[in-house]
This record gives sequence, structure tokens and C-alpha cells, in this order.
Amino acid sequence: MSTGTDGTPDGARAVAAALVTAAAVTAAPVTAQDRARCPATAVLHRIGDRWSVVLICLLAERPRGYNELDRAVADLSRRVLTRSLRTLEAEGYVRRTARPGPPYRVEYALTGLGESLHAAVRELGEWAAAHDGGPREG
Amino acid sequence: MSTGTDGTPDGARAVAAALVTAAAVTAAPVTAQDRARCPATAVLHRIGDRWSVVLICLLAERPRGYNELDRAVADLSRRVLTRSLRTLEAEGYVRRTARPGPPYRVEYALTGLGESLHAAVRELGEWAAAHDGGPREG
DNA sequence: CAGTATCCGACACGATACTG
DNA sequence: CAGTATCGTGTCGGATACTG
Repeated sequence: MSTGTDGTPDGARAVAAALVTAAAVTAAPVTAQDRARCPATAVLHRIGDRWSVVLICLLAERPRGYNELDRAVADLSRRVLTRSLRTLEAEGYVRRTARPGPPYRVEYALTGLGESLHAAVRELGEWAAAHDGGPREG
Repeated sequence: MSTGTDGTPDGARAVAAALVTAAAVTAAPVTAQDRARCPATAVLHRIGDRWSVVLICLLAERPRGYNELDRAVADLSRRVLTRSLRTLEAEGYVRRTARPGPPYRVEYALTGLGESLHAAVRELGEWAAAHDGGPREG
């Protein structure tokens, strides 16, 4: 494994460098600010919420309209659907395209970044599937 | 890419199969139950919470005691620290070893599954670092 | 050292009704 | 079709004090 100028493993720095640097590399405790500064934090927070990953998976298939998404996901209120889409858009994962009407039409689609995230999440999903109910070794 | 018996891409099934199967593969909407049944959901929920990943990173370095962890992470209440560790233990990522005292001593360490998760999360962290502030296309 | 007990605020999410 | 407004609820997380 390669190392940085300070001898810290480069691999570790990706998630740890900003998330855990202080404590992992030095003796200083990790603060909430350290965590906030880590690029991984936003991503983890996003994929950790209830419906974002589902929406990303749906949009990975093909672009969809608002009501189409609403129908595609039961148990998801319009309020939350709207907010989730807005957040995904703000973070660059989803592109919203409005075509003035009538007939009025809005389309949601993944951006390149969104597709990239989808691939990354799928990797994690495969890990989860592989270890589901499997290893219970101490 | 290989396909399942129904023509669904195997890769997609890992995260999508249980998370989005219904809507992605058929026309039926995704329900909260579909989501709950997906093996990825628990993992996403775990790494999505505020401190679990930080704890995993710290324990990936070396096993630590309770107060040691408490000191290593500022802005983390003992109440939450305890609950996070209990959850990580219940899900098989962390092993708790108590040595009766005095002097009393409890040690927390990653299990094999925990180390595996740490590696998976680090991959995601590298993805996040690579795309941080980068692509604003689309 | 390794926790528990109690209280409280912030936020995510759900239900329902209404709008351009 | 594509949203917003309002309200209520549950869970997460923080502060503080106490215990074996």
C-alpha cells in the first residue's frame, strides 16, 4: 500500500483522513467539525436516508416524471418525495428538467455523478447481500 | 453482464433486487416492506448514522476501551456511544470483551465482518473524496 | 473504568388538504 | 401533471447526573 508524505496509508485517508484524522493519526479527539469536513459524511448521510437510494435506483433505470415516481414508490409522501428530489438535485446527483406546457412536464434523471453514485452504492449492496445472514463469527 | 432466470441483471439485483425489485423489474410500486427486506437497507442505515463509521474507523486501528473511545470522540455523549456500540455489536460488526476485575476492563474490537465493512466503507469514502467538489456537470 | 437514568430539542417522515 | 401548506409523530442525538 502506498503512503502519503506523513506515512499515513493513502487508502485510509480517503474516509479516515477527514473523518477520523485527528484521532486516527494524532492523539487529538475527533470532533463534530472533523466529521462535517469529511467528504464521505455528506454521501453517507444521503444514502442513509429513507428513500434517496430507492429513487436513485429507479432513476438509474430511466428518467421519470414526478407523479410517475410517486406511483413507483408506495409509502412515500409527496412532501418527502419533493424534498428528497430537491436534495438530490442540490447535491448534483439528479437533474430536473421542466418543459413548459401545456401539457406541463417535468423530468427527473440521474446526472453522471448520480450514475457514479448508483454504481458505488450497488457495490455496497452486493457486499451487504454477500454477508447477509452469513458470517456470525465473533 | 450475466442475468438471472427472469433476465434481470445479476449485478443490479444485489441492491435493487430487494430494494427496488418490485418497481424496477415489474410494474408494482416499491413498498416500505420491500425496502425493509433488502439486506442493503440495514447497512445503509448503520453507516448513515452519526457516529458508527467513526467508531468503526477508530476500532479498525486497534481495539479500545469504553472511556478510551469516549475520549477519542468529542461531541459524542456516553448515552449515544453506548447505544452505538450495542447496535454495532448486535449486528455483528463489533465484539465486546469484558474482563472481570478489579481492575475492571472492557475491550471493543472489530469482528471479521466489521473489518470487511470498514473496507467497504473506505471504498465509498474514496469515491466521495474523488468526486468532492469535482464534477458539477449535468 | 464502564456504564445507566432522565429529560429535552432537532429533524425526518407520514397523512391530509389545497394550488398553479 | 407537479407540486405546496399544515400538522402530528417517532427516532436520533445531546446535556446532565448518578451507579457498580
